[in-house]
Amino acid sequence: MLGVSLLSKNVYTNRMLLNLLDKCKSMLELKQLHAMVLSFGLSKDDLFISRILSFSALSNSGDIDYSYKVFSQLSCPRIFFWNTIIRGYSNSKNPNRSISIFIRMLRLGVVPDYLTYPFLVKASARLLKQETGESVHVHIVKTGHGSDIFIQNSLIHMYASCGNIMFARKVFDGMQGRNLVSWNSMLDGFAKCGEMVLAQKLFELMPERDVVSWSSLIDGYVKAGEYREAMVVFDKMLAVGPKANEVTMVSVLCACAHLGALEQGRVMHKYIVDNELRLTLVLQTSLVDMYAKCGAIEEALLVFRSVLKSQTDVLIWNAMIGGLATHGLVKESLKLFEEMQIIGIIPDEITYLCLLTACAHGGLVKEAWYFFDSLSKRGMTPKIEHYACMVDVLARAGQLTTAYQFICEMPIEPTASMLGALLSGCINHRKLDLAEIVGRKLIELEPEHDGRYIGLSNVYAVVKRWDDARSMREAMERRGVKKSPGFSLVEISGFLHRFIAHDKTHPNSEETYSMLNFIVNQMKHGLHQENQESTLYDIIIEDA
DNA sequence: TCAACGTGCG
Repeated sequence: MLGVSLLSKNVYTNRMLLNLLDKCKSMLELKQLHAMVLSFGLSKDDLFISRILSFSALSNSGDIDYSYKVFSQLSCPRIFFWNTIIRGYSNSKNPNRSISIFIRMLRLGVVPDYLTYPFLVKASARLLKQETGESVHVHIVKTGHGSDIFIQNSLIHMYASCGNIMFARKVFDGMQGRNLVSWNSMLDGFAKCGEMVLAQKLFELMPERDVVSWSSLIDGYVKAGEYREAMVVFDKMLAVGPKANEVTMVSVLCACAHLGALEQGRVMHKYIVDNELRLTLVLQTSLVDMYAKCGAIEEALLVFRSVLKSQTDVLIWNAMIGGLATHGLVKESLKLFEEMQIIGIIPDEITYLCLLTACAHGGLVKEAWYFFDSLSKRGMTPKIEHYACMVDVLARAGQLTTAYQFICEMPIEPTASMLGALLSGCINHRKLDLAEIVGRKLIELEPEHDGRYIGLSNVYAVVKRWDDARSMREAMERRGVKKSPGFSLVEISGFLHRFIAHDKTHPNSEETYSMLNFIVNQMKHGLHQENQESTLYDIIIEDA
């Protein structure tokens, strides 16, 4: 690049400059080339301006605000330049800038073309603002671009992202010709809105399916909490569909994580390696999360440590810190937090939630207060989850009055699960006067929830107020609250087994129950006298 | 002088 700087301005230097601009890799390089363009008096030459604008607006290592500065100096930018800037902002952190530039464009009397609209629709989709999307839609129809397939496809996506599946469907149904992307956008729309029956139906109706179709369906099941169904679809994809890509694997690993299916998770890891899928940071984070949630902390650490320090971000640190925390590896978790700060990763709200979880598991009340306070000191607002975690810390540590006071002074309404944490703290620490107050509040808050009656009934059982305990159960039945059976999942040799209380349908049911009886007997003999009644009560009536 | 620029899955 420096070799040309002394040459006089001629055809050869122009061509070389263009070549260099095409090969540009970083903003630093671009700025140097831009300086040369200016010094050669080429600042009005579209060929050069378009390359400078495009790189800074669209490249991964670009800088959209720099692009905008260059753009603002143009006296009468051609439509291509407007589109480049709008496109750049639609992919940026501020998609609303696309909209404001669009409005300015209209005020100046510049007419958008068929290429302007997909970026504007995308910006509205990313903003999750249906009103904005709708007014863009009005412009599209007014300017006669309503039947452009690219624009229609992005409209489907926009309406679905904003949660309006009806409008998305209206666009889809009104299309004269549909391509694969149209079907995929509609499919993903149903999946995004949790309409899995419709998604499945559409999937079966599709004239063709690619990796995006399969991934959308799988991710829909994952988002709907139907992890087993997600795995079934994935298996089918391996059998009859296209090869999975890294996007597919992120969803599938998420399903394994929720199922606690370690063996299947390992198979997925092997699939990624065998098929040479790109190990993106997102995918590595999913692997860490899967291993951690399945209890394979060593394997989680192995993946985590394989990530280069230069290519890391806060998400993967959160996954690892949180994984250690939930496994009770509290010291390791906090140590990792120190390490993270040393290499300059800025913690976010989730990091603090993980740290508070660690404190809850380790009984670290002082540290929890410290983390809770630093959250606000770093300019973040504690969310309901942070308050809930703090209540959990205090309740587990037996600081029940403080916990109750904390709840009363919070700027947000307490959730039932928060009071639930306080209630079990009260029961465990025999703070039974408070337990009764909290237990009653919980029933008021969630009269349809079976666990809330059981919770208060457990309180009465501890103080041997058997009549009150029974009356709670009767109140539950009187109000027609159904007890929803809790279940456990256990993975053995790659197979998942589901157990429901009193379930005798499992082939190994007999062995399971004899082992359970053995354990219960052992516990009966091993328990301290003072805790005996309530713990037994909890074993028999599942814990709320 | 002209064209360059567009849609869907984490």
